[in-house]
Amino acid sequence: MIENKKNLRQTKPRRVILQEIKNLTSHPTADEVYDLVRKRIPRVSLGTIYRNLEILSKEGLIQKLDIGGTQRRFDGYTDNHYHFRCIACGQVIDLTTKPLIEIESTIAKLSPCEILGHRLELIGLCMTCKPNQAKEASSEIQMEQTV
Amino acid sequence: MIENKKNLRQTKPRRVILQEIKNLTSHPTADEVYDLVRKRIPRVSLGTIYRNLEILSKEGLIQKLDIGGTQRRFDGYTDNHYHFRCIACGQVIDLTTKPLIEIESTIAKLSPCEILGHRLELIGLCMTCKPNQAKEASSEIQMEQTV
DNA sequence: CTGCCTGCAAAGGGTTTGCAGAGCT
DNA sequence: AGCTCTGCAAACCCTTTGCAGGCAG
Repeated sequence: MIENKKNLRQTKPRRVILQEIKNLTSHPTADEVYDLVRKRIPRVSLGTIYRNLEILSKEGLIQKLDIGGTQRRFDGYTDNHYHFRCIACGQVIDLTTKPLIEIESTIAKLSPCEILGHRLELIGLCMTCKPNQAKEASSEIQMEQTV
Repeated sequence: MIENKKNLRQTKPRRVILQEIKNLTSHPTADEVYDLVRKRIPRVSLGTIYRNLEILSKEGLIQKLDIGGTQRRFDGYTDNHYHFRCIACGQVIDLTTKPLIEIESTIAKLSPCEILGHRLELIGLCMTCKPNQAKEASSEIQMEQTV
């Protein structure tokens, strides 16, 4: 990073936001974080949540996910990893598979672009939704046109 | 698809929207489509664009992309394929690599979820941006925390 | 004491929706 | 004629930002 102005202060909202995210294995949206933090700091504001999520992700302490869906999500687990998204309930689950580096070299051979990284998202039914929703889901995935 | 009520009418805005998208190799946002369509139908409204993009993608005539970035993008090319996104200029390029089906089976072995599909997005510098922006880009990709 | 950080509230960007009239079929 | 579709504008949702006071270093 070019500008590494580490004038970061250790404030209560910032500390609590980071703690809450690191405690989760899920991938909260900004207002899920807001709800959690508000339990401990009732007067915290949403703006502060957003500002700190931004700062923490720039510092590499959390990850800002660029995942399908309308709301941005964050992840306390900063190692590079893939995600699974359930089309029935919308939850996002970490996958433990280690990144498939060969994907990048495979594709680099065929493309004139310089490849610096990749994102892989698996889509399907989670264990909870699998039993009940097999039929509806297979039609949904067509409608969603997941690429 | 469950409800296949094909009461779709052939209206001028709908036809032009589809034509314009199919003419492009790029991946327009709703208001890029709006600008194109407005050249041919000056009084068309953005609401109509959105409504039709939704309908056309549900019909499988175009694809609604769930790609990183703030704006939704659409794609006239409905075969399953991957995308490359340039972190410098934001453009999205189709990749001709055929889908790596083995990804799903590799991961299915390690996960209890039922995998129905995957999305792969390669990230890096396009041919245009590669020469100029090599340095800034490598810092940006860290900040972006692309997963 | 400095200046980053906060709460509050308003503004912003993108997308969706309600309505009454227009246009397919 | 009947029902879908359209233009218009307002509503919505999520996120960002301006401001004045608060607090960490």
